[in-house]
Amino acid sequence: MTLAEKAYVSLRKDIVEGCFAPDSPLRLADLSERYGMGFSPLREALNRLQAERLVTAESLRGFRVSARSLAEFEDALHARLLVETEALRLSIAHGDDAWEASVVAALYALRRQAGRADGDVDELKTRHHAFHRALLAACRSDWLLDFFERLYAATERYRIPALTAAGPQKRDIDAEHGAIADAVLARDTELAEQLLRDHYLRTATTIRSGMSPA
Amino acid sequence: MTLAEKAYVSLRKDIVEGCFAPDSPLRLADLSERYGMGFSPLREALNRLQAERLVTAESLRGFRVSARSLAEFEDALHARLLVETEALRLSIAHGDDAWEASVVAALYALRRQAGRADGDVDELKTRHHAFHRALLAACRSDWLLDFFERLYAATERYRIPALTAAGPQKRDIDAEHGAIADAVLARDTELAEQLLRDHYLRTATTIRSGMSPA
DNA sequence: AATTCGATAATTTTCGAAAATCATGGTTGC
DNA sequence: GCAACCATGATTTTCGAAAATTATCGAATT
Repeated sequence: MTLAEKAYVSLRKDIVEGCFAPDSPLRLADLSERYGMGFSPLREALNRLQAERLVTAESLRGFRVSARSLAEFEDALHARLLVETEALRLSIAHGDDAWEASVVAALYALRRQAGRADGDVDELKTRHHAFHRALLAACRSDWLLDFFERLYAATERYRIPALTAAGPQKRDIDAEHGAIADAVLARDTELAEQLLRDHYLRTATTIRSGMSPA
Repeated sequence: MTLAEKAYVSLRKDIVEGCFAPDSPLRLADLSERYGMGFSPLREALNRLQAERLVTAESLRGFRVSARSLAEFEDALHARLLVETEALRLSIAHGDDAWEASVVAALYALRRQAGRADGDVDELKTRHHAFHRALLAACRSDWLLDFFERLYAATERYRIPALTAAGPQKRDIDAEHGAIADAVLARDTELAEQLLRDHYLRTATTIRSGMSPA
């Protein structure tokens, strides 16, 4: 793996996880020290992230972490529902036994991690992502999967602060995931789509309540 | 505008227009001579294009123009229908007088150019793109507009060879554009969506017939 | 004849410095 | 007092060369 790729992975992770404040400038000298590399690989990574809308660039004024706003979150959520319901529909239509098995496995792994008291939050997030990706993986559309990844990263930036703030978590998220998996395995397209939609809308409500309507 | 931005614009245009053969390697020495700049701005542009799926990269083996295949075209077309019908619906719902005017203007400009005998094909393509963007511009979703631009570029790579091959062009594309604009201005969402869908499906048929099913 | 090996060439990747541009703070003139 | 202006420092952008890796070609070997 080249330095530029490492820079891309590290920067992306740190931005999505909120290590840099939204809208804060990403100065090359700082990044160079933080990640222990020269300017070239960092600039390449920043250009890729710019194309993914995680960072913004202004000519001769460098890069910044993309700003967050309630409007952008609502937009990303709406796009996500559009893309993921379609991808889920296709996945249910095309998925074979191996796909079903991978969904079961991803759900199992997610529950296993969620059940641990000594929660490694990082691993939990990875498995949550993996479960949602497994649901769509059989859709046979590289474009829809690409959009899913983009939107997942974009919304993750909003979800994480809401999770750590973790108010009165009345929801049984585990049950929601289970119900989606059941509907998927039963090939009940309509139900699965409805459950997925509700799942996201509930998450959205949680996040909205924790955000100032900037 | 910085050199890296110029490199991005030039490279993107040349790739979309097919100046480089699909799957051909993009060697830095060649690009450096072609565009008259050093490696740094070129690599930055290539990284952005990689994030847009117009070029692929392999570690230590450089960049290539993305390969084309019938499967990828079908995928992009399907994603396009999903994204654009939704964006069109939203645009009709939210668009104001200024938006209507911009649609009329874009259609007028497109027809004006299409009517010229001394066709500047480049300008025609620009206006065609502008018309389709104008239809969606009022959707108030940056994400959907972003996806539209991505998918437009991806499918343009297939459309252009089909156009220059220009077999028996039985379609009256001008009439199709006019009908879409009429439906949009009449705020007839269902009809507009149907016409847009038909428009793309017809284009797809033309392209399919001109492509070997690789 | 086919294959492995090694040397050479070609190419990508990375760095460090130079060039270009932007931001800051103090100074001058009104 | 205050705005315009210029020097200075900070930052981005670009280049050219060095480092690292891959591809190529021919000779030696089986």
